[in-house]
Amino acid sequence: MGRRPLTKPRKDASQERSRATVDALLEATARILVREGFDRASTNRIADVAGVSIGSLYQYFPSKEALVAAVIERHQQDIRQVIQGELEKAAMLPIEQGVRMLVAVAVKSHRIAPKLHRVLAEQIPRVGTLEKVETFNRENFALFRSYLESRKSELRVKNLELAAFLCVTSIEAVTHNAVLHHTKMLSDDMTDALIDGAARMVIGYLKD
Amino acid sequence: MGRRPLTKPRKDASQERSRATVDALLEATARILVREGFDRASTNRIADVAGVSIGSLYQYFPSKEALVAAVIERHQQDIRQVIQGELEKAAMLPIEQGVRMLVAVAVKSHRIAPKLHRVLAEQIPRVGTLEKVETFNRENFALFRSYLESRKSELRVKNLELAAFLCVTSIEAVTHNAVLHHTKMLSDDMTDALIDGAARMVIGYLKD
DNA sequence: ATAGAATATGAGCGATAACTCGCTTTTTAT
DNA sequence: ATAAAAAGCGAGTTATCGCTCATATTCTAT
Repeated sequence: MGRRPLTKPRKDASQERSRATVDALLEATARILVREGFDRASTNRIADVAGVSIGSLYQYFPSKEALVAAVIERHQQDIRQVIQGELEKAAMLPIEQGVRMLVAVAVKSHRIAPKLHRVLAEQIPRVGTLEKVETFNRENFALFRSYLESRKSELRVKNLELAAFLCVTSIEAVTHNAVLHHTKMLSDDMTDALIDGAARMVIGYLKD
Repeated sequence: MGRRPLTKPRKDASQERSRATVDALLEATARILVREGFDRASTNRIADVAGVSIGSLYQYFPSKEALVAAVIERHQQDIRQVIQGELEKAAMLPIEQGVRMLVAVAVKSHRIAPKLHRVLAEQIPRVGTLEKVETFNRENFALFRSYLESRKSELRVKNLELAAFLCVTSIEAVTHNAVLHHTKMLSDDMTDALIDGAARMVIGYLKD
């Protein structure tokens, strides 16, 4: 009886064994996405690499999209964890040091899993899953905006909405491109120069 | 006799009729990409919308990839045409006015075919022939770098490579995001404020 | 007028992908 | 020990997609 939804919904893993299965699936998905790209990441292949049957995959994820979405969620969670702490410290500092710290954190967050980050940013979009990325960006935008609000007296700029847009967009793009497309260019002191440059640019715009 | 390559290579359209076919295919591809996205843009569907048989499609394009690449090429050519003229004018102006002009041109170029531009940027897999987008960015980077070189005496910054990277990446990201993700935000005077802000940010970094 | 070149056609092939379902094995609880 | 619930299995279904090829139609040049 009571066994209506077999592959349809996503069962919550209640036993130890099943939690391991879910984990293996997420891990395998990330690996294949990085090594072969989204198009070659078939569910059959993912199940295979995870050492799990295709049937089991659909016990926990109702669709390929849901599986990829879970991988994204997990990666974003990892990033949040790195950012969180330093963000609170930066919030209490004046613009000069605060912004510099935020740029440094942006670089750091892109270095957690660069290959995966790149695949998620470049190949996943296509459908509703894309919205997760935009939502994440909006979070950062809101955080930075309220930081500017709290430091309003130090600023030259009037339109904080516009200022936040310019700063967040620029910092994100610069760190993203530097880490993911110009890795060679990024020796340690080159990274320092990059952080310094980006920070100067943004600070100059906000203050002088 | 001499009839080896039938669908394999891409015949050059020599007659009027075939040129029209090629054009219809490019047009249909762009339309479907915009309206349905890359994944739903099957070659059969494209041929159908173009009012052409699937066989004809493969007379002129050896693969789906080649077809999409042609659409990208065409769009980039449209952009180049808009940029070209103003770029030469900007090259002769001092940083202050030159950069402002470049930002304005960046916005303008994103408005040629925003929907298509977005699909090309977000959904087209960046592998093989389709990495054309990155090549295009490199062109812009090189152009801006040589512009900085010619105005070196006006600049505070020393590392022109780094400076060019920061400026081009920021301007591109800001204009791209503003036009493609925040269309509502962009009334006419809001656009002016955006251009002014971005220009100030970059100029401030380069000079003061 | 006509031959041959250029262009157009579309049924169908082969490959691959997402996903299902009937069944077996393992775990938990009594 | 045992029954029921949870977890796992994988051959097979269904669907779509990129692409081919044998054939038909139209154009060009003589």
